[in-house]
Amino acid sequence: MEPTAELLPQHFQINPSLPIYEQFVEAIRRRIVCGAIPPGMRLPSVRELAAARGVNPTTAARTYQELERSGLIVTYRGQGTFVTRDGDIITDARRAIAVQAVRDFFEAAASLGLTAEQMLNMYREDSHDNEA
Amino acid sequence: MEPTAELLPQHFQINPSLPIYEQFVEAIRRRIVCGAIPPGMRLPSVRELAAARGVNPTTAARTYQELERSGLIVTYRGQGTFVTRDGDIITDARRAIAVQAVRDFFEAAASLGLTAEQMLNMYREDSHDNEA
Amino acid sequence: MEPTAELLPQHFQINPSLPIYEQFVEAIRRRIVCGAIPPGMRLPSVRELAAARGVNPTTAARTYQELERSGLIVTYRGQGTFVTRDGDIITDARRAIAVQAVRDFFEAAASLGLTAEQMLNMYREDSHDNEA
Amino acid sequence: MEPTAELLPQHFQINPSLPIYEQFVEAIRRRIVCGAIPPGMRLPSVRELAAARGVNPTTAARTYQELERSGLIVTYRGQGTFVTRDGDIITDARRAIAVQAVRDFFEAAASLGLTAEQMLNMYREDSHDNEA
DNA sequence: GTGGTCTAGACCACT
DNA sequence: GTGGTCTAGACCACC
Repeated sequence: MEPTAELLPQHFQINPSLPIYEQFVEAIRRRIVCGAIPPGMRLPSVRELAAARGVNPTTAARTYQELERSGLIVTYRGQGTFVTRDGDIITDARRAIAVQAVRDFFEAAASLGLTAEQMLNMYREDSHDNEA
Repeated sequence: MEPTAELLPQHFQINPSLPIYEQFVEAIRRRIVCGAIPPGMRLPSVRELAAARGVNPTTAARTYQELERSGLIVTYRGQGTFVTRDGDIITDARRAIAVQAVRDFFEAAASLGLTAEQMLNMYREDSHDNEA
Repeated sequence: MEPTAELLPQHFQINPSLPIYEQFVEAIRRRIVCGAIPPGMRLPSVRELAAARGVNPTTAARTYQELERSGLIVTYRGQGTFVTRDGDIITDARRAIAVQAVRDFFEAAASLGLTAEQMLNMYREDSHDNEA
Repeated sequence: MEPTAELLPQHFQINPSLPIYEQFVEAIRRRIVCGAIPPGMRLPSVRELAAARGVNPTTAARTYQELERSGLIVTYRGQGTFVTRDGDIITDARRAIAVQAVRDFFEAAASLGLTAEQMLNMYREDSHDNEA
């Protein structure tokens, strides 16, 4: 049996007040698109993931279902689940996350009537205050 | 009866897949911290808000309760609800939103292994593609 | 017209989230039982109280009604409202407030499984922390 | 299903003139901070609490929501609600209740122009009278 | 008029 | 099973 990926960072903490499967999907998606889990790598089984993180197996299964829907992972029946080897899918996903993050940032600025520049200044002031 | 604030932007659309009261809270919070609804201004009554947006009065009431808990609005028994006159609370809320937005942005970049600069470039390319 | 009592301490602040008339009743009751407003003293009229504190006259009226029910004040039609001259009523009210306060304190201690002594220690530690 | 805590004292009586959910919150908070319900213990489900006390499930839910906001309990989606395992939160809550009780007591004494000692004497006299 | 609370019952997402 | 939300409609206290 081939080695499987370290799916989630070891320090990964579940926030019980949000859907667990969503937190898993989001974290794994980012691990894939940033290259931490390379194309073709085998993922742990649903049962392994569930046991490793102490969650219900159905929660782990749903995590993989969502990732499979987006095409980032592929399941070969009887063999296991693997990161897609289709580079375009990964690139597109990376771009989508980046674009959405920028869009959210600009939207927040606009709703406050601030420029991105002013937002960053507030952030720096705040960080500075908390250090001091 | 004193005039009341135009609470939400006219184009405001309810997203049925998220809690209504949370969407209201978030939108009103931003209207207050950006100054669109000034300190001391009276807000429409619970029943007015409910009627204007076609939701149940208890949903509107919950919206105001949440905002009151954060201190941005104050309820005067039997008279109505008003934006706080405490400028510090408003300033703090504005700062908190801005700081969180910047933090989210940086965190997204880090999780993708990108710099903020690279994120912005992806955004610009994407916008350019969609225009073309 | 005889002078009227300074009904409430000048620094008295209305908490809008509690019934105003209750806050007035409680504050005036204590002013009477501690002797700050002596027996027989004339109280300001309902309208004066309402104007002085910026509240609805019906709120001021209800304040007096409640105090009259307890016997601490008496209204002579056409002449005004006065603190009772019946010393027993005042003494009883003072005792009732004191007894209730002690009872509340002991009850709080019991519900925490603490002795009064331990409660006071926590209080002193806390005050000390906040000074330091 | 794991056992759940005996949430409220058996003799607990609802006072119909105060909000039910507030009475529940206050009583449960004290059960937690005095250790009667230990950290990590599962609480009865919203529906169980509602049935046991004859109130609407939404009233029970509101009780838990309030306690969760203060951090004393934590909700695990789909699994139930549990007392926090964060000892600091519990300790802080206990201290806050104790400090507030002492403060209320001193404030009552001050408003009557009495010392704490005199208050206690009045209480003892009163108890003695009622026994006799 | 105002907001606050409670009930009843439905629907939903998550585990 | 769990809690979360929404609706509908009632009642109440306060101003």
